Amino acid sequence: MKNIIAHLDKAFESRVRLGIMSMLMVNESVDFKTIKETLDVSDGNLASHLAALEKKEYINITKQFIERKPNTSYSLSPAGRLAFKKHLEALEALIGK
Amino acid sequence: MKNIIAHLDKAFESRVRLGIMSMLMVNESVDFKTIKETLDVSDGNLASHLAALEKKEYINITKQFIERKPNTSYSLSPAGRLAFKKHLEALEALIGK
DNA sequence: AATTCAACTTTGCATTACAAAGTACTTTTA
DNA sequence: TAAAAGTACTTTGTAATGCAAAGTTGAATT
Repeated sequence: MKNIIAHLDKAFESRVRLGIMSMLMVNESVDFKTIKETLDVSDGNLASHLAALEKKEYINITKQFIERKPNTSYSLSPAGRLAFKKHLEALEALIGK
Repeated sequence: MKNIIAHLDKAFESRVRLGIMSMLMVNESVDFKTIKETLDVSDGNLASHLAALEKKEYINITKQFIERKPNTSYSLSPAGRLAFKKHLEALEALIGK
């Protein structure tokens, strides 16, 4: 039993980022407002977590207008999906044994 | 899909505390040195994480001498075991759906 | 022209994580 | 018996993080 937490990704330590990634795992894309309301966080806080995930290139951002209102939606990048899968596997390895 | 991260326990957000709790879930008791080496953290850092878990009354501490050396070992309190179980259930709910 | 809305960015503060150094107690070694 | 070593801390200091609140931007509505 050595180095059992080394494979946990620091990017997914926070509850908010865990929530974002989970939403994006099961939805092709989710918009800012939906994430904000689902996780019940302030918009500034959410923006900073999204920025952190974007910086790591774990998510893609699409800005457009829907019904003449700005709408920003997010989706997982392949790297993000992989990283999150690895993180979940590390979590399982940690607690399932 | 509402408030999906509300049931995650803040006490278990950090990798180190997640590691500590996991070790204690599968071992009746684990001593300081073993935790330190398994998680590869500095002793000061580990001590502070353990203190945080102790403050929440999630773990019990037993100090004794083994082979004439000081030995501090840790075990889960019932509350700690319950809280961690709830946390894991919340995690599963988050990612398994 | 003023207001509203979405999605930020900035600011500022409080908390946290961490390493490194220092401490206390005991045992071992010289 | 004095010095060194080992365990488990505690203290100190710093850098990173989390967060709310307020400010910003650009387009749409009134």
